[in-house]
Amino acid sequence: MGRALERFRAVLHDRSLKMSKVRESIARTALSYEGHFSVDELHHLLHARGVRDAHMATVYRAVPLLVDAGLIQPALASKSDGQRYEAAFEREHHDHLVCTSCGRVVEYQSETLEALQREIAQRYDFELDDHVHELRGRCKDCRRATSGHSANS
Amino acid sequence: MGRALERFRAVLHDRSLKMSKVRESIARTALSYEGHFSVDELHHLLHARGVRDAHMATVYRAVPLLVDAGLIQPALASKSDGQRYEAAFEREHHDHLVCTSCGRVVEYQSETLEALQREIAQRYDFELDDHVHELRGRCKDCRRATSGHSANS
DNA sequence: ATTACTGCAAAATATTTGCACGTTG
DNA sequence: CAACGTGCAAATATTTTGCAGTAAT
Repeated sequence: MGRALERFRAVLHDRSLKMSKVRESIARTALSYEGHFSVDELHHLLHARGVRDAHMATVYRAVPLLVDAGLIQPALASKSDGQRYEAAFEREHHDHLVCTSCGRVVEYQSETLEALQREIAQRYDFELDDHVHELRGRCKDCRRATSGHSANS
Repeated sequence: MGRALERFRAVLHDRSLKMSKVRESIARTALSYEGHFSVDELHHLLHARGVRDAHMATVYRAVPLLVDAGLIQPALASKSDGQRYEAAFEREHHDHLVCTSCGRVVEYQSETLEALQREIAQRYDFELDDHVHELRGRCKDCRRATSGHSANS
């Protein structure tokens, strides 16, 4: 956590931006958020933690900075509602498996997949920066619940 | 094209919905759209083709039907603006490589990747339905243009 | 001191919905 | 002719921005 805030501070400094109490609260809250959050949910949690003043607009303004500093990253591209994020600082890279029935999210890592992606990019003469990868299907429990939908959440 | 419209008609029929002139125009235009379009762009093309009455709201209402019928599919998840779609009827599956500098999109296919995805899903006991996969990087031309950004479009 | 940050309200975007009338099966 | 589709305008939802005052370097 300390190192993350240092990094955030450094990125801000490089751009002649300033650290502030509100920004620090936003950073701490985002870093400690369990799971995948929308801007609105992050704002809610801030509020719940007593940071009563951290206006939505301010959270919206902070999020891209947190992304640029590598403290958080976008996640769950296939969600149709707003963009979601997850803590990313000093966490290993992973992608997501999402159950289309109950919404459960499983994280996985595959070095084979990473290597294959690099290979594909190379084949087309691209220098790979980044990727979005999300597998969607039905988890064991939801399949067991015969045909339709399982208990939600 | 004929088969696609038949399929669309069948899907509508199954749900006690009706085919209409406007819906048919939307379907034809979407199917023949070259590349990746937003709902707004699809609406523009319709207008340009003389379908002066195919209100935005109507296009929005038609798009999910076209997706369900398999005539189009969502594409380019990493775009931050609105969702984009592409024609999908009787086209082979592919994923996208996007240049983060000039926006160029290259489509690729990889059976190895498909197989690996199935394997990963299986490892977590998911029945794979679908996936989102997008590689993001800089294309040869944009890298050549030394450091920064290349000519846009 | 200078320059950035914040809350607030208003604006911009993207998408959805209610309704009265027109069209399809 | 009964049920659905359409245009239109208004409503939502989400994210962005201008501004005047506050805080950070």
